[in-house]
Amino acid sequence: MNPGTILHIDMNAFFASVEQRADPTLREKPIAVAGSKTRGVVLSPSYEARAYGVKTGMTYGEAKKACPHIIMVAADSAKYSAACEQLLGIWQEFTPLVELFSIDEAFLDVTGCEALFGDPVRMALLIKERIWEAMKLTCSIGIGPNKLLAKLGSDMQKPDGLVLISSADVAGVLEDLPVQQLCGIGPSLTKSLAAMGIGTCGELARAPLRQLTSRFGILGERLRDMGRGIDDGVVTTQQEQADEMSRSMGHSMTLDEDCANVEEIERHILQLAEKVARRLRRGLYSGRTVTLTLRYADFHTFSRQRRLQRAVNHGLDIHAAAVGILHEIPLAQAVRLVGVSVSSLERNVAQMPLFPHERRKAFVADAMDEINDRYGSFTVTWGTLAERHRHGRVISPAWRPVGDRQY
DNA sequence: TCTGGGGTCCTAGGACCC
DNA sequence: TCTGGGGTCCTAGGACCC
Repeated sequence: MNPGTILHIDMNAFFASVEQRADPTLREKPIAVAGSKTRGVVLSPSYEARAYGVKTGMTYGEAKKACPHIIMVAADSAKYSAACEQLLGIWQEFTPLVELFSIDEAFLDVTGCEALFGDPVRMALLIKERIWEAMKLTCSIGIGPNKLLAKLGSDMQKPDGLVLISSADVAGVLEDLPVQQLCGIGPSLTKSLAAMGIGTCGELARAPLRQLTSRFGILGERLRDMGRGIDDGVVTTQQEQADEMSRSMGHSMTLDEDCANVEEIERHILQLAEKVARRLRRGLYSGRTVTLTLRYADFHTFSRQRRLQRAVNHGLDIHAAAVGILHEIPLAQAVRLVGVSVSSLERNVAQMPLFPHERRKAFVADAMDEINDRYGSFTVTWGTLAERHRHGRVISPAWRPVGDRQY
């Protein structure tokens, strides 16, 4: 059987490039897209900023230190989603087999497309050209016989790269390649492998399987395959992904200031629970397990979960479970981050709840969803949250509707 | 002007049951 | 008359990706 041909497309400095495209005064300048909150990190530095050593994940302070005249731009996720949608459209001109790997990356299975667009390199050049014409954005493209190698290829040349790893090249490319260059081998695995005397993919490929499985369990075989450039993962389209059930849905937020006040934490939990609940309902999901995650001021992070009698998708139910968990935790420190997530998901069969009080709750939730969808998040919300707004302290600036709020 | 937010998968241990 | 053994469910945490 002939091997397939996979393209991995990685948009270069995506958020920053989208912002530079939208605002000409930012072009060719060192900018960094950052979360809008006071305590955040750099999400995407422009290439001009990278030249000064600014990297993703740096704090604002670190970025300023590396590049004093850097321009900080608040992240605007609507803008990036729109750009991502436009990109998807372009990619689908070439093949229907497109897998969005993240907001700025995709795998394309172009096996058998030669007749239409020429060989894979020619096709990659066409795609780059189309993206540049339509959006004035550059990308790096890796071409390989599978997703692992395509992804590796797109990482090898940035920005505006194009790297082909053909089946014949695989052993040569991997022989001296550090294992951490592979997608799926992070800092922890790198360290464990180094302790076994394995630093390169070549060494990983030659390691005895027995040694790998005794140390890593079922991951062992997968690791050896990775060292050999073997990956049988398939490209999964949007539709196929949509047909699959999500495993969990959650939201978390770092507070503007560390907080030791339990009642205040409860209000943050309510806000998060409402967000999660709306997404669950929108996807026709409900879930049986509620997890509360806390991060202390010293960054120690832990979670507690609770399995419920029945699956829920209403903010107040999720809030009640999460607050129940909170009350069982003796807070050892002020809290820096609060997270609420729901798992053990089920797909709801749309039906009217049996009991009147359940029906009322469903009705209220539907009405709130409808209004919030139309006028923006938290236009209508629960009294305890409205109280927060009246006192003027914004829980999270990101979710503030632009116009006047109506209660 | 210290360290974001959204996920998935895997493991290990305990409770519980037969 | 010391501590079988398998299976499932549940919880907590960690690794990894962007």
